[in-house]
Amino acid sequence: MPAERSATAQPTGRFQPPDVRRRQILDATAGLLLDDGYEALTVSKVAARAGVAKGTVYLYFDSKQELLAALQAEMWDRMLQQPAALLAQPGLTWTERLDGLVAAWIAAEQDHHELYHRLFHEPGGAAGEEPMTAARDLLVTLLAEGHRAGEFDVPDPELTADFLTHAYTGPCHHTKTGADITTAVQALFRRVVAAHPTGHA
Amino acid sequence: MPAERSATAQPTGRFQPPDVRRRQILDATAGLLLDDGYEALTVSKVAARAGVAKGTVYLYFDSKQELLAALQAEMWDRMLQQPAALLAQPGLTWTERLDGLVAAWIAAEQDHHELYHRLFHEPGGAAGEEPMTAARDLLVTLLAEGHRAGEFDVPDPELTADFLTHAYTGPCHHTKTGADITTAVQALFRRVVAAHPTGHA
Amino acid sequence: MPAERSATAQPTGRFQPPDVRRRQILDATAGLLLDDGYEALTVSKVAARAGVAKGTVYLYFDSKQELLAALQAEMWDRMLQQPAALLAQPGLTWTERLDGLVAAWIAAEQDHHELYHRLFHEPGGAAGEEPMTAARDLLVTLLAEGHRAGEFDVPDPELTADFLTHAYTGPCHHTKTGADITTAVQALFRRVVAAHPTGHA
Amino acid sequence: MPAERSATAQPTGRFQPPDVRRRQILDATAGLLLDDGYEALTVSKVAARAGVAKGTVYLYFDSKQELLAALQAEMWDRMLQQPAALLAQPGLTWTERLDGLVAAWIAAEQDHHELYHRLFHEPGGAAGEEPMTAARDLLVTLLAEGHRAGEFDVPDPELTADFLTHAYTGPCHHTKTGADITTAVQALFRRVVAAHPTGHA
DNA sequence: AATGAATGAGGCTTCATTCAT
DNA sequence: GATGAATGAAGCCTCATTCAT
Repeated sequence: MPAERSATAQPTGRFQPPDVRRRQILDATAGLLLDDGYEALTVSKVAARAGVAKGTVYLYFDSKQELLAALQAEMWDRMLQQPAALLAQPGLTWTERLDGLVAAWIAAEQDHHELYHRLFHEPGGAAGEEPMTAARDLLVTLLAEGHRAGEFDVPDPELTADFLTHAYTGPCHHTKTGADITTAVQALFRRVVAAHPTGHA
Repeated sequence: MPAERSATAQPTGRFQPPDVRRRQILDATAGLLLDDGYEALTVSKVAARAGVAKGTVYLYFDSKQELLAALQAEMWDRMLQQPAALLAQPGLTWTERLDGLVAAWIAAEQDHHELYHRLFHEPGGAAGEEPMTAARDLLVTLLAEGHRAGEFDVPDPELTADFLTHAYTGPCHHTKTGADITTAVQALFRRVVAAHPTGHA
Repeated sequence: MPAERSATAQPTGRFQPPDVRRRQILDATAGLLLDDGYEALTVSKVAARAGVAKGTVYLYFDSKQELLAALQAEMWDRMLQQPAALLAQPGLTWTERLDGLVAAWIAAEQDHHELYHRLFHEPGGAAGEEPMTAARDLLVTLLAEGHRAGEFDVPDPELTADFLTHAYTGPCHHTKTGADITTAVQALFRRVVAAHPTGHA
Repeated sequence: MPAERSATAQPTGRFQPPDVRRRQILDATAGLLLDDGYEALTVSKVAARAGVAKGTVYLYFDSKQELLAALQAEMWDRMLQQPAALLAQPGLTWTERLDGLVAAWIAAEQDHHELYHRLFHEPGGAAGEEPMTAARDLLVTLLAEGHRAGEFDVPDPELTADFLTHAYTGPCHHTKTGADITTAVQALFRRVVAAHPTGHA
């Protein structure tokens, strides 16, 4: 058996700098996850798809779990970077910041679509919860600040953040064309936090 | 190991009526899922916890997958029965119906807490998606009807249902005391569907 | 004898005289062997096909092996009875006796066709050899007597019997229509034992 | 490590060239088949006898069935090679060719004695029949050609081949000492095909 | 006599991980 | 650094057999 490189044939260099190798392995893992799902994932397949020997995988990751944890960490990083910048950026209304966060999350979700979903499996027990908490905390801050500024009406930022954090994933999963979900979801978010559902008069 | 009967000490009788045995096995499975998670679930453990021999499990379920599917089906049944009744019940405002559905879902969720979450794993491929769709469809109907009645303002019932279906699980997971989440989540749901973001006058 | 009513359907009397029950179980076993082969044979299936409970099988046979041994014994009995009679019957040439034996064996074989073949498995180690030896001994006697009478030329009756005992099964297996194999095989047998390979003189 | 290396102590090296490992496993299988029979054969025992871990067996054979199929294929190869050469070899009488074939088959049989018999079991359904057919076809050709050449008198080569193919195994099984069976069986074969046992006149 | 739920040893197979080269 | 043959624990499932009813 020569190797099972099918789709996405990796840049085959006999020796690669560590970064590249690591990337290849992570990409192979992500690809497999997307193609076949979590339960079907084996280290053998990862190695084959990455174009390396099985043992090599263990040169870069201590275990299968660590490999998955690393992939998960990467994903959350991507989901947190841009939104965190938005918070710090001055001169924006809180609503604009919220819209930006929604847009970023949906973009990340759409990029990795199923991958994110598949990683929701328990790749090491509670390990998976940690980065998600970071995302939630970001939103908690956003909501609390917006509330304090009088722009939002969010009596319980924590609960609301939990609510919204899960909410937006729903529409993401049920869409094929990455249409204009973003706008629609942003609208829903605004409804949830709106200061005066009421006009005034 | 003497046997691992821990929680819910099973009625120890050598022979049990089929219903009871089936229940014992399902309960054992649910308990294990809650305690140790999906990946750690083995038929051996299920048998031990149910107080039966391994082979007995296969007398009631054709395979591990069917066992999980049965558990899942039961869960979804519980989540759909009461809400479906609400829809049919006359003399209620749509908001009351929505509140009822939220209450029912949260109750179900709280009852089974993680179990629901754990079962979200792929216990038999896409089979698990089917009943979730049923839940969503129920909500879609509710939203669409409420909208047509002028009581809600939900331009896109499908998307909104997806949004809400996922949203309410967030607060559920992050709460230890089953406090008054229900009220809070109901309020959030109302905000999302509210006919007049505008007040009254 | 009703024998093989395929699915279920044995003469369903709730209580049957022991002989009948025994017959039902043996017939069910034979039928299953014919339909699905030796490896697929389970006591459960036997019971189901015989229309009795699993435990009942063990009332009539001490073990699966004994059940198979009994079936085998029956088969050999059928193959030995008529030929043994031929030997004793006076006023026949040895060639006629040989022809009769061939005809009887082929008939038995054709009746049970695969069954015989399937039972060739090791249903209890060397247990299966015993009755076959009886068949061989019969032929040995026939050949030796015919030789002594000058009608045959069989220097080594034992070896020749072994030879012929296996030989006739070949044509049996490779025939669909129970055509006139008998005549052809009888001719081959005669060639093997013929007193004067030489014609007449 | 208990290990059950008994007969034919395998070359103990942690790493072995693939050919050697494969051989070890096949030999272990053959040995076990001879010692304990088909039903008692387990992959565990094969591994133990071959001096490898259970998993290693699956590195060389995809399943137990494939392992047995491989062993069977090897056996038939050995039984067909030399006889096939005889057919092609010029300058031989057909009787000489027939004698050669008998000798080769008996030799193969004697080498592997029971192994051949044991493999006759259904190790993979009808797959096992295929190579046996090849042996038969070889003989059919031999008989037909000899008949056409006027050296044999074989009205029905197919039936006769079936007859002889099974016949020779009889004497093989019932002999401990590999005495001079060959000569005796060759003589029997000749009787069966003899053109004119007769002179004529 | 008959039942069939229950048992549990044991079979086949997978796969994360190691380690000698 | 890389390799991949080898390992062996552990999982799922089958089925001959038992025994309380």
